[in-house]
Amino acid sequence: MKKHLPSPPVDDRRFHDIVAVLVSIPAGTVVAYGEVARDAGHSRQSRLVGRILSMWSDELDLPWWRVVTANGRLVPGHEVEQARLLAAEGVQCRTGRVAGVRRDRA
DNA sequence: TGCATGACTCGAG
DNA sequence: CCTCGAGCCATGC
Repeated sequence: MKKHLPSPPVDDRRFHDIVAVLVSIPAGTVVAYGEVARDAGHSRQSRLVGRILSMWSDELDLPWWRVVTANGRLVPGHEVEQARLLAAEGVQCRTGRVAGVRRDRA
C-alpha cells in the first residue's frame, strides 16, 4: 500500500536543502544518496533523500534517475526506467548498474 | 514511548 | 555477486 503525501515539507529546511541539491545535479551526472545528503549538509540523512525522491520526485519534478546507491545500484523496481533516462543523458549503464559512479563528473 | 519500515551505507561471510 | 547485520535518520501506528 502506497502512502500518500504527508504534511507539506516546505517548512523543513533539511527538505529544502536536499531538494536544492537534487535540482542542481547537472544532466549526465549520477550521484549517490549519501553524496546528496552530504552536499546538502546532512551527511547522515541519505534515507531522507530516498524518501523525498520516492514521495515527491514527481511532484517537485526532481531528477530521481540521477540518484543511485553508493554501490552504483539503480533504484530497485525502476532499473529499466532509470537506465533509459540516464542513457538519454549520455550515462552508460549495465544491468541495474551505472558505469562509473562519479560524484562530480559524468 | 517503543517498535516496525524504508528508493541508504558499510563491512563481513 | 548476493545476503545479513548494525548504524543512521524520519515517519507512522
